[in-house]
Amino acid sequence: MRYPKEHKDQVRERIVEAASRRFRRQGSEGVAIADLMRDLGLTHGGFYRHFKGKDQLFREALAAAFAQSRQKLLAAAARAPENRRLEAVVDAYLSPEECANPAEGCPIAALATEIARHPRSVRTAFDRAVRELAAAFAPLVPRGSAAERERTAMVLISGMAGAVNLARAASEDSQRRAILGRARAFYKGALRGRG
Amino acid sequence: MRYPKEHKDQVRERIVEAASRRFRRQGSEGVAIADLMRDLGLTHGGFYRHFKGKDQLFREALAAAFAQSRQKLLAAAARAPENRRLEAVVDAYLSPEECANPAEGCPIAALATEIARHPRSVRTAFDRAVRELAAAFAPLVPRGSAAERERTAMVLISGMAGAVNLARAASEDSQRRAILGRARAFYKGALRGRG
DNA sequence: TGTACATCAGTGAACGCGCGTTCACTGATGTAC
DNA sequence: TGTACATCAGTGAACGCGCGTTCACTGATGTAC
Repeated sequence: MRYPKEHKDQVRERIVEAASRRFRRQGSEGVAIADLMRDLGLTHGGFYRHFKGKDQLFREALAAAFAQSRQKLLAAAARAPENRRLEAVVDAYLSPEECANPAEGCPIAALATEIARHPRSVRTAFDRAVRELAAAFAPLVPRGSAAERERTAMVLISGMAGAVNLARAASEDSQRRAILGRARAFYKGALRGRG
Repeated sequence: MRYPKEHKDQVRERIVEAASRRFRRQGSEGVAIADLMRDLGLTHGGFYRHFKGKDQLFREALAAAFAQSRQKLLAAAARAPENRRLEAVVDAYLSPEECANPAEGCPIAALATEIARHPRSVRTAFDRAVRELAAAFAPLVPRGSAAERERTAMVLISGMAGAVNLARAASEDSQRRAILGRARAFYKGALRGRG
């Protein structure tokens, strides 16, 4: 073979990683394969040596985005004292940095509304990833049965994703901050007060 | 003129109305002008007698969607006893019917994530409409200053929009119902407990 | 060891399709005279 | 009242562009003998 042993795997990983960022920033229809490949110093034809098509790339990029996001949020939780871990997740999710960087943020906030218009294969993958994320946060929820905690975690995640979206849509930075701050207070208060 | 006096206004209104539904169901990139016009018994060429282009239609359709959604939610509030109006809004927004019918539902839930990728003219219009919606619900929020109530209303709206999106993405109906039910309980409890 | 061949990641032209937009044209009705 | 002309919503062919995907080809390296 022309390229070293590990070459293909590395290129493939770079494509998924770059796509994961671009999809979150621009949506799946806003990303062109040729642009993506050009940024990696490649041409579009070679793409199909790695993936069946754009759908497959989207699915893998989505999984990578969920993994990255989960890892980041759980790391924030791990840095907090035991009884403040869910609050740490809320603070991290609703931070101005998260809001300003959709490319590295939660894929739910970035892509939720368009997932419903993707083929079933994408929707079930998304669905599963959301539940995995909720399952990871469920132990941090203060009250309720295991199933209730997981659903509360889902409500929390979806609510924070919605808040980030509105903040991103805001035209003034002061308003953006106000929405994020109010959402942080709201969710932390709600979790403290009730399950 | 070939057509009766009011004809043009009526056609224009029908286009905006149909577009408002289609955009919410399929996203702005998923709607083709030719398809839209064909469903109204017209051809695509005539579209440009009414609108400068797709962007202008999108802006007007968005405004129509906000107006329709606000009206529907305020009507639900008006049917409830005075101290239960915001809860009625929560129940209406997070109902299975709302979830099942994006075409007639809240444009925030349907379009939030893609608004950020539209031209500024669209973003400011969206921003303004969101604030108008929040201002309409602010008086129903139990606690806080006027500014705080409005921001709480925005957090509530954004949170409910996120919950509806996750419910729509769910692959099983039982899960959809569970998310909606949990979200209703969460937000009603949070509003009762704290501002 | 040297030679012929196979492999396969990557290239870039080409294809097909969808779609937004333009434009010359139509034809029914209003208006000027 | 009748006739010629203007108006303009709507038509449908055509254009241009972006983009996903295909495909014949390249060329460096591994492998068989």
